[in-house]
Amino acid sequence: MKELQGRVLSKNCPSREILNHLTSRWGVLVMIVLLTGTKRFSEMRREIEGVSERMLSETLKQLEQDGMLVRHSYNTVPPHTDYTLTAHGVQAAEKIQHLVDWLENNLNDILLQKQSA
Amino acid sequence: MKELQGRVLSKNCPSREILNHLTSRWGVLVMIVLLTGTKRFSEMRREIEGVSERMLSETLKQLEQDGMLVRHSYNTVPPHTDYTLTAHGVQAAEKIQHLVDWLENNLNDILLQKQSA
DNA sequence: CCGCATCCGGTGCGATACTG
DNA sequence: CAGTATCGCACCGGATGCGG
Repeated sequence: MKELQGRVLSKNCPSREILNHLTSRWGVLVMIVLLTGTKRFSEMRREIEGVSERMLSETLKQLEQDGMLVRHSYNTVPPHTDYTLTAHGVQAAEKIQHLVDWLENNLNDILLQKQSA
Repeated sequence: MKELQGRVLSKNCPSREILNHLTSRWGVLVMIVLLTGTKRFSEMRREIEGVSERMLSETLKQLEQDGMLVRHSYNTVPPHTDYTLTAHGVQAAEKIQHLVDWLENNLNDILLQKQSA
């Protein structure tokens, strides 16, 4: 039996792909924004500064396929679509939020050390 | 005073760049591999399946500049260079490891739900 | 031989314009 | 409002070179 510890290190393990989606440039930010509650497309686009429509759309699609969030589209005019984390999504997002919290709390320290490097 | 919660959401906050390095495709894997101890370049290249020399080199350089790891080069023939996490690096890597642990523990569940989607 | 710089071809990203 | 289509450019990855 292969050691299980390093599955994401294996090129072909499906965990690699899911991890890449979760930790992608915009995936990370989508997850922590959705951790604060259900959001609409344009709402997220405004909150996540710098994301293009294309990449937000693509990122949401990936995370939906991975079962991290659900898309709910109302048949109204004008259209209304919103996104909500699943149970799995909440758990993953919390882990990501911990990393972000740590980073923001230690940012000054880190930047100071960068300075002196 | 601007709400501090959303700093990584701001386009120009330096935390955004550091977060991108930490959560980059290869940055994540470099961090969790180094969490198991000091490693040589070629050692990491073998452990992280699929990484190119170029990207490993670049990723290590970024993380070094962010103060997450230190590079030690011995003037020997053949050359010998190794990489070790800093105190900050260990803390960040632990947060990343938590996410990876969660993912690997729930992978079957997640894949099953993907199936039925 | 190992660690890395350089060069080059393909992929993926972002800006813009457009549709239901 | 919530996306999709298109296109040009940047960046990634593989191959190669080379200094130590």
